Amino acid sequence: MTVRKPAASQPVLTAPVEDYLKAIYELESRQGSAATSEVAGALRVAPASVTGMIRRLAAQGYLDHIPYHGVQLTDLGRRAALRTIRRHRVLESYLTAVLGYPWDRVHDEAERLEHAASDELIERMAAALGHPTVDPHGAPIPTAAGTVEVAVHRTLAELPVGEAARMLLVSDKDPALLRYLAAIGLQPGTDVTVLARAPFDGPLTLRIGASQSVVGPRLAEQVVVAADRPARAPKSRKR
Amino acid sequence: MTVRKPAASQPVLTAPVEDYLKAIYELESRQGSAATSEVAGALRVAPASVTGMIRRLAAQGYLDHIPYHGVQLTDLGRRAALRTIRRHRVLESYLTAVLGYPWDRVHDEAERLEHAASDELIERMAAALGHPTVDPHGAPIPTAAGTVEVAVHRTLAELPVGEAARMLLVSDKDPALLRYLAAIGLQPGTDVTVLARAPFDGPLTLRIGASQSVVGPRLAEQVVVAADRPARAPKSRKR
DNA sequence: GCCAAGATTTAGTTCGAACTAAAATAACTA
DNA sequence: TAGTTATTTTAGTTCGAACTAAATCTTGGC
Repeated sequence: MTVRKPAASQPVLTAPVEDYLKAIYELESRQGSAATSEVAGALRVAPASVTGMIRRLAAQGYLDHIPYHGVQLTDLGRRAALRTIRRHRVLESYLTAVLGYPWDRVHDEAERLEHAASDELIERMAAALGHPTVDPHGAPIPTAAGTVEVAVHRTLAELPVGEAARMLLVSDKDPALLRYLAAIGLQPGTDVTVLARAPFDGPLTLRIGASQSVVGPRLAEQVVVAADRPARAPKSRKR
Repeated sequence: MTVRKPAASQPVLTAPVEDYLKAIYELESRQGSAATSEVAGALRVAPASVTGMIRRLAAQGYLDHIPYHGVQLTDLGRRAALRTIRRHRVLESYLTAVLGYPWDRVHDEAERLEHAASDELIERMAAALGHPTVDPHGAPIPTAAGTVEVAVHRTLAELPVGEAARMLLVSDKDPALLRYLAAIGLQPGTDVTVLARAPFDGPLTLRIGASQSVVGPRLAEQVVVAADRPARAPKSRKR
C-alpha cells in the first residue's frame, strides 16, 4: 500500500531510476553518448546527483561507467529504458486517441503514469488502439519485446527548397511549440514543402496543404520529415 | 522529471501521505476512530512508523493528534482523503468499463495510478463514463467537490431469512472473494434472498436469481445489501 | 486500586535520492 | 608544454519514510 510496488515484472525500478535510464537512452541514441552534465540538464538535477545515481546503476548492472569518461547502457539498461519509453508512448497515444487530450498536454501526464502503470494496462491500451507503431508526435513505439525502429531522417531545416516531404516527428517536450505547429496545420503525416529559405539563418516559408506559413530556423530544426514519395531504400533498421 | 510533481492541484502530497489519509479516513468512517495499530495494519507498516507520519501530518494540519488517544482528520485531511478515494474509484470504474479489467484485478492497478493521475485525467475518465456514482464493487464515488453518499446498510449476515434484498457493495481488497462472488453470480445490483441460516454461526443458503448457493458467515458479513423495494425513508445523508 | 498486557511513542538507524562545497581530472588555448 | 577553464567526482548534509529496540502510557481483570 505504502511501499512503491513493482509496476509489473521482475526488477523493481523506482521512478527516478526509470527516468535516468530513459534520459541516458535518449541522449545516447541522439548523440552517441551521455555526459554527466547532459543527464543532469535533462533531469534538472545537480551533476553531483547524477554521479551518485550512476554509481548505483553501474553497480546494479544497468550501465557501464568509466569515471570521467561517460556511461554506456548495458543490454539490461537498454531494455529497461525501452520498456519505459514504450509505456510513455502508448500512454500518450491512448490519452489523445481515446480521452481527447490535446497533443501538447499529453507529455506530462504520461511522464507520471509511465511509472505507475502495469504491463497489463499498457498492453490493454495498445490493444484498444490496434497496436499503434507511432505516438501522436510521430515517435516510434518500442514493441513489448523491446525493439524500436531507429530511422535517420532530415529535419525541415535541411530539406531542399521545392522538395515535397511528409512531416514525421517532433519532440513531445515543448507544449508551446506543439500548439504552434497545430495552429499552422503541421502534424505527423502532413505534407509540407519549403518554398523559400532566407539567407543568414533566416526564416523559412512553408507550404502546408493549401496555406503558407513563415517559421524560424530554430523551429525548423525541431521538425523531422521524410521524402514524400516512397523512399528508394527504407532508411531504417531494427535495433 | 525526477522530482515527484503535484498530481494536479495545490498541496503536494506524496504517495505515502495519500495512503495514510485514505486509510485513516476509511477506518474513521467504518468504526468512528483510527488507532495507530489499525493504521499500521491497514498499510502493512510498523506502528512506530505510523506515529512518525502522524506527527508530520498533524504538524501540516491534516489531522489532530492527541498522543495515546488517536487521531481525527481535519477538514483539510478529509478533503484530501476523499480526493484520493474519488481517483481510486473512478479509475476502477474506467478500467473495468472501458479496458475490460475483471473486478478482482482492478484494485491494485488503481492503487498505483491514483497517485499519478491528474485531476484532468480523472475528470475525463468520469465524463467518458457518464459520471458514474458507484464503482464496480458498489462503493460510492465522491464528487469532485468532495461529497460522498454515506449510507448505512445491512450485510447479508444480518438480513432476515426470506426478505428480498439487492446487493449493494463489497470491499475491493480481496481478489479471491471477488472471484468467488462473481462465480456464484453475486454482484452489485443482483437480487438475493437468504433462504436459510444454519445456527451456531453456520452457513447461509442464498437464492441468487434462479440458482442457489451456500456461503459461510464470514463471507456474508462482507456483502452489503439494501432492501429490495424502495426504502421507506432513504437511509443516507450527505457528508 | 494495582498490575500486567497491550498499545503507543521515543530514540536511534538505514536507505534512496536529492543538495552544496570542495577536490580532482580532462581539455583547450596560448 | 603549461596553465586555465570546464567537467566530473568526492565528501558531507538533508529529507522523507521506513525499520528495531526500548521506554512510556492506558486499561482490563482481579
